[in-house]
Amino acid sequence: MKKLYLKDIAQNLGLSKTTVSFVLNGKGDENKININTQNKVLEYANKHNYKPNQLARGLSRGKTETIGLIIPNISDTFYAKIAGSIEKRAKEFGYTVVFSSSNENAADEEKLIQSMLNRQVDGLIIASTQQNQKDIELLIKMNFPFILIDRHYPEIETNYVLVDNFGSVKKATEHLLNLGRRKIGFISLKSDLEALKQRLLGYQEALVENNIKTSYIKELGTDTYKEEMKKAVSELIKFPNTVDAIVFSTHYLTALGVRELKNNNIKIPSEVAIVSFDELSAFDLVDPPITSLIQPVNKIGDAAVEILLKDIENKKCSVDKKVILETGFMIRKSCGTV
Amino acid sequence: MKKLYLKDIAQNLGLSKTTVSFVLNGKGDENKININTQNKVLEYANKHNYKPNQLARGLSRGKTETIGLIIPNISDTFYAKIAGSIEKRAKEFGYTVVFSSSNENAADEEKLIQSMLNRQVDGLIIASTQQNQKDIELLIKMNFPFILIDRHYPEIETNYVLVDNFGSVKKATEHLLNLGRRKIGFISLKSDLEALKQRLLGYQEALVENNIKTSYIKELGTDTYKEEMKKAVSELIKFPNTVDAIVFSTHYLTALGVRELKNNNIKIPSEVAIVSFDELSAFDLVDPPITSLIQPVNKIGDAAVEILLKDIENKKCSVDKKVILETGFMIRKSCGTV
DNA sequence: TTGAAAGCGATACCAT
DNA sequence: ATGGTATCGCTTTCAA
Repeated sequence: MKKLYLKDIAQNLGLSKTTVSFVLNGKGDENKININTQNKVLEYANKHNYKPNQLARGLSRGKTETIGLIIPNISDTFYAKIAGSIEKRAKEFGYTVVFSSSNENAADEEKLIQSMLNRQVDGLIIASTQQNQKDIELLIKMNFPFILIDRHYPEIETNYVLVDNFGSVKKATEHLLNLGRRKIGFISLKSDLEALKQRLLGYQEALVENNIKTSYIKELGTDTYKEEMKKAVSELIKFPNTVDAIVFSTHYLTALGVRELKNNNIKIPSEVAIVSFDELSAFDLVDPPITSLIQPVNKIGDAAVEILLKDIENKKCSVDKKVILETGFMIRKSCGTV
Repeated sequence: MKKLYLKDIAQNLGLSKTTVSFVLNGKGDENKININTQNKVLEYANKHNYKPNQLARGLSRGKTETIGLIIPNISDTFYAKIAGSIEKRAKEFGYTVVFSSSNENAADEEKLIQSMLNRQVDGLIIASTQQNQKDIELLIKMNFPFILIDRHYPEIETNYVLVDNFGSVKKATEHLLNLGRRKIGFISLKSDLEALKQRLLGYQEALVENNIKTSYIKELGTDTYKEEMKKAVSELIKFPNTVDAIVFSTHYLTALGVRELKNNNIKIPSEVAIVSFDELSAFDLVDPPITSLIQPVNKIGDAAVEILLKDIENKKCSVDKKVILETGFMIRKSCGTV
């Protein structure tokens, strides 16, 4: 059973490619193709399991029913979950997802955007490095459908789906304050990512509103945070800083930090309470279970796909769809109780 | 700056598409294109940032430099890591990865394989549901390059990259035996997956070799394991079964099981020791840290890509490349000490 | 050295 | 109602 082409169906049925194409694309009635002819074609195609070459189809139609997803790293559980939810939602609409990781590298991201465009994806979902302003602006200029997720460019008007970074960290910090903690540390990354900036601001705002004058902020290098965590933690737990709580700005920082606290025999939460922005699957099993802000991954994916597909449908790139989602707050033992 | 096509370059430079195409594909010398002409073309293309339409290119060449990856679920950390390593390695060879999740559904998987073929991927990497024998056989018959990972079909001769499921669980069980445990339970899924069968066999073999007559096996339903875990654990810890150790066959079963053990106030490892096949990122932080068999995700991805690309290069589907990798064994407190 | 033209496999406009 | 044919953008054979 060799590969069957549209041409073959037409020949074998004594019809033209046009007719067959119409029928197979559900445009039979629209083009007044005889119902018998239609059935004949459908039956034949079905029986021989005909499947159109999507390359040819895409080239001809200028549409591929594919969306490109660019994320920093598919191995990160957060992005993996996002990818999963995007794929699921996209599939419901008959779209395929092509993904690529930028590894937080702006140059890579630029190449990926280009590559996706050359592969004629119909639209892009990007969790950007936030260092490619010109490429994003170019997409807008090209009127190419896309939407940013997780990270956005504050200076450019674009569609995006984010979480309320500021509000959720503020909420988490307030929670610690309400539990009587007064010397709260914040461990994050030295980064220009707006999301991380907002998390820091949320932390600071909570302190200010509660008249806490002293903050304990550690911002680690994005490439060197593994090594720097040791020092950061030890500085935060040593007199005169000795914090009584730490807010971590990402799940992997939390994991590293908790490891380090344990190495230092710090008791959680009695000596230092912990709150994590985002979580890992086993955070509820950790000793003690870690209070975490939970990202609404499914909602992020769903919203992104829905907005993007609407743009694709309208063959344009809108920039006025902005979604900011609330995070969940899973209170566990790591932040102690009153 | 509107979209630039090959035709435009040719026209603007007063050359033919052929010449330009040759040069841009690095076949200038081979086709004896004047070096000046070559430079002119290269320069022009570069300056105007020309990028070929990959759809047209693929259609014309019958090659897309794309590999399809079909996995059960991209949201699962294990597959996410695999995907990451495959993507990384593929990228090094100039290949893009298209991925799709089958959700452990044979019908979905069949559709995905079809869909990938229609999209003209050059080859497939599949972590199969192991319920699509006929589709796999079809690929072989089509001489289409592909390789199985993580799961394989024992009855079909194919390329694959697996881990030593039997040996690693045997090793882990022996470890528990060496620590004096004698009533060791095994919690897995009711499944036809060869990998899971092998893990069970490894467990049983360790018992047999050590003259342990009684095994405690719980196989939960693949769709209902969340609910069934409660019962399984309670049965294993109740007289007269009261096990002193449990081996879990997947990371998520471990997480669930440990939660359940904690709910029942079982002390780990003093009352029940734990070993997990595969791990979650925070297993080292759990109370107690969980001894785990570590899957060599990077090696799996690397091997799969390398073997596949060789087949793609040779335009054929080989079936004699079989790689079985050893798992790591990270001994932590959950299995106790001598 | 270079160019013309025939594909690749579909879609869709314009006839009939 | 159906068919002929140009077209999508590129590769590649063959001729010049």
